[in-house]
Amino acid sequence: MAEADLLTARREKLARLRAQGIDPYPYRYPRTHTVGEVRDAFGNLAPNERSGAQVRLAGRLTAFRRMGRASFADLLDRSGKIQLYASTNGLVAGAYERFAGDLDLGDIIGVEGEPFATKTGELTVEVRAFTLLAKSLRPLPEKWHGLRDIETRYRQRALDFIANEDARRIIAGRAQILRACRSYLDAHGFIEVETPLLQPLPGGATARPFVTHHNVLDRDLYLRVAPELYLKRLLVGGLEKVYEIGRNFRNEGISSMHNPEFTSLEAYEAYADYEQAMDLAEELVVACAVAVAGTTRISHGGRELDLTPPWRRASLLELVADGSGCDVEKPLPDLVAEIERNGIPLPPPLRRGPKGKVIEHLLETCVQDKLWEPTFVLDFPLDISPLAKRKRGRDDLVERFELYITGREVANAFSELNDPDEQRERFAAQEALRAGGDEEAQPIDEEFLRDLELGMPPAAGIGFGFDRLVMVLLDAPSIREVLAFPPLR
RNA sequence: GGGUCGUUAGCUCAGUCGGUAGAGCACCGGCCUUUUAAGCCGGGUGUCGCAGGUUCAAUUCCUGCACGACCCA
Repeated sequence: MAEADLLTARREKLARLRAQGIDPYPYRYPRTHTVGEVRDAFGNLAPNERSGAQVRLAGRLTAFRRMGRASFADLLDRSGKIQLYASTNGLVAGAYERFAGDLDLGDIIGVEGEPFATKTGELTVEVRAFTLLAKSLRPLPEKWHGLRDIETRYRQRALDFIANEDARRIIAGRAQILRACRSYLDAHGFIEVETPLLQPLPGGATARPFVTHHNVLDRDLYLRVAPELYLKRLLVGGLEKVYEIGRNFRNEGISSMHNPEFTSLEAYEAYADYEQAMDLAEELVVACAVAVAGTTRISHGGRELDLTPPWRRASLLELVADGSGCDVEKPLPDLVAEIERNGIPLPPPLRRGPKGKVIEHLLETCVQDKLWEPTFVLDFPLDISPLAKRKRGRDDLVERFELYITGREVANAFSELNDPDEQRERFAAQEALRAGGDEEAQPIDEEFLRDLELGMPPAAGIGFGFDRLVMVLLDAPSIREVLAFPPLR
């Protein structure tokens, strides 16, 4: 039947119900149990055993097996599916005919009845009374294959959640991970704060911003690319341990790893350095894994992933040298020549530096994919790390690490630069890059510098790509899977 | 931005080496009181992504576009 006919048929049913005085959209239905609670309470009934109890459930009808004067159906709620059994014996006169005749797949109903086990042992609720709670006017996807088309899944996400249990699992798991992060940080003395999303200057990360306009102020504002500078100003203010979980916006393309609006978790701890940030990363990720999987040995992409600390710590320069076969200590022109001799593609804009970008490129192309188990990649070039503190004993490097898991960058952290004069020089170097056409270079932020001059305690800071962390922990192949409503063209 | 592949019924998919299309599920009618991809009988699914071109004839061949997937930048 064509779609228009399917819709017409449903609307005719709706009209018939209303003509009979049935409200197809009533107000409430008090439940005594969810499906999961019924399973917990009655799941051990033997075949043909009856519970003698009465429960009230509500959910969506996802399957119907009508056999004349008796029918089976499947009822789906947030916790799962359970089978319903209805017959002319169990319902008052005329009610069975309404159950089997008026209800459609997709309708939301409330049922009251007795849990029992069928002769095959399946836990089932024998319906004694039922109420239509919301008439569904559109057909559901096919019962066996379900909704598979990726584009339709993302464009009709509600339908996707009805049809695909795994889509629901990921959203629910994301919430558990979020809660685990907050619990861990709260328990360790961090306070959760909220800083501006609308910023007069977009700072704290190397990225192109979205621009918007404030009408009353008649000035442009930027959607933040990171909360970092504001959080550090809170350290200046004496808040000592702060974190923020929230949305950032970067004016970039969309891929399985990138969403223009993504969620970060940034945490800052005064009187600590990046060594403590590594400890925090290990403990936080373990807390999340335990919350969502009950273990630190999980499965990802059909492969085992062991998150048990301690994690590998490896120098960026050594990893890149091993992975690319290039001597990364050479001056930039010699390094570029060697990269080309080794046949590694290098985008032309990178050739003129800064050298740190070339090294970062080698990390992404020659090393990153091999970092399956959690790995702290340590000590980044200073020229691509304008907010990080110089590495003790190495003037061209900073105390910064990126955390890689399953070949993905999951977190970025450093010993925070708190020398205001050096910070000003770093900003100046960024301004020079910007003048040279680098739109991602970070602008000088005088208000941030003024606060730094008040004195910021030494501190460790870490920022997680929360969506990516969720991907790793919930075995999601694309960032779109961990977003309730992924971006569409 | 470039390359490759894809888009057919509400859903999942076949198919047409050019003659305007099929299956299963869903849906509609009938039978059926322990089914669970229930079963049996009967019924119709459609801008074959969009727009041009070639042709007697295009869903099929060609071009462009849209959207998507994967890879590269």
